[in-house]
Amino acid sequence: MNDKTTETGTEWSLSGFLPYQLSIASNAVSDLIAERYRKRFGLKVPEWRIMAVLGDGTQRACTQQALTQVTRMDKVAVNRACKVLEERGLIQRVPNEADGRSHLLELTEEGRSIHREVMPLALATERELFDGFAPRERAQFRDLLDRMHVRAASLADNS
Amino acid sequence: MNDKTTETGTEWSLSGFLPYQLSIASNAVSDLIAERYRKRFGLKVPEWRIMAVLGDGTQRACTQQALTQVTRMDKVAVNRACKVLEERGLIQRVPNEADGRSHLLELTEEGRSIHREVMPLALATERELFDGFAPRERAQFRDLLDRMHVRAASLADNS
DNA sequence: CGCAAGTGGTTTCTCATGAAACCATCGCGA
DNA sequence: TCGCGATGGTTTCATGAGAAACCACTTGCG
Repeated sequence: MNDKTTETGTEWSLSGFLPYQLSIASNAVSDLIAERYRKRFGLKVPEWRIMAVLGDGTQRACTQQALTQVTRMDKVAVNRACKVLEERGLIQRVPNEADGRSHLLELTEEGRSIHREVMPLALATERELFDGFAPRERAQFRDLLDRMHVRAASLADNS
Repeated sequence: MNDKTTETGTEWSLSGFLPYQLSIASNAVSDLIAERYRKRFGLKVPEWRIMAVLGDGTQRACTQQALTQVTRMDKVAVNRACKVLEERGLIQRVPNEADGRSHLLELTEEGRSIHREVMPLALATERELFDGFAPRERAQFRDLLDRMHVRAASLADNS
């Protein structure tokens, strides 16, 4: 907030260090999201993500395995989120005829009804966050983030 | 909303959701950093941050309290990091004459010697991450991150 | 068939993080 | 000087995430 540590050329400050800035921004945003979802729906982020994917037209019913791929969450995280959502009656597991080890997950009626509110909140939040950013900046921000992600991943591989 | 054909064009995907992109990028970067510091110095991120600040010319010796402000880390995190660093002999606590509750922390000789390697690694990593980014993009990225941080914080306040 | 290896899912364990409780000391006012 | 609230620091507790062990079922091969 008061980063008045005037960068005197030689001076190094943590607040000007990219990974730090990235982490600060990311935490601020995800705290905001988490708080909003918690307050309005009692949903945690992983749970919300599952809802979002399951409610998305393309993924009518899918296995946990599929969810881990789409959301890039750990399979344990996916499992836990699904368990909670099932207990709350927002999703249901139907037997998977093709493979007895897994179940197919889909939103219940109540789940769909919540989903109809969940998505607008997500979109509204995104819009609010981007308020004050020019359209070009928004696109550029996404682009930079993606490139940074790719870059970091590739550096992690060969080191 | 779930009319499969109409949705497919304007389809919503988690991977295009800003908070998600942000979190992915941030995690990728901090994982990279964490891994590098772990491998070369056996330092965790909070520990590394403390070292960075203490070794910085301006902050010869300071209290934990001062460190929490500069690093924006939790005071518990600061304390734990200091404890570890002290046990490893990288920093030492000298009595604070001005206030008997706290100690003044400073790098030991060994700590300074590590610090001389720590900082170059940080800077090199930052440079590598930014490889492929035009100078303008780098500045813009920082700017966008800061603005997003401020924006998210302000939304969190009044909601 | 029937066993071995692989895979989806679940549980358990470990560790990191932050909140809250706690202790010691300071500093101010009676 | 005494007492009491505030503050630096430490410890304890609760929560969350990931790793690894584990179980159930499937698949492929003898």
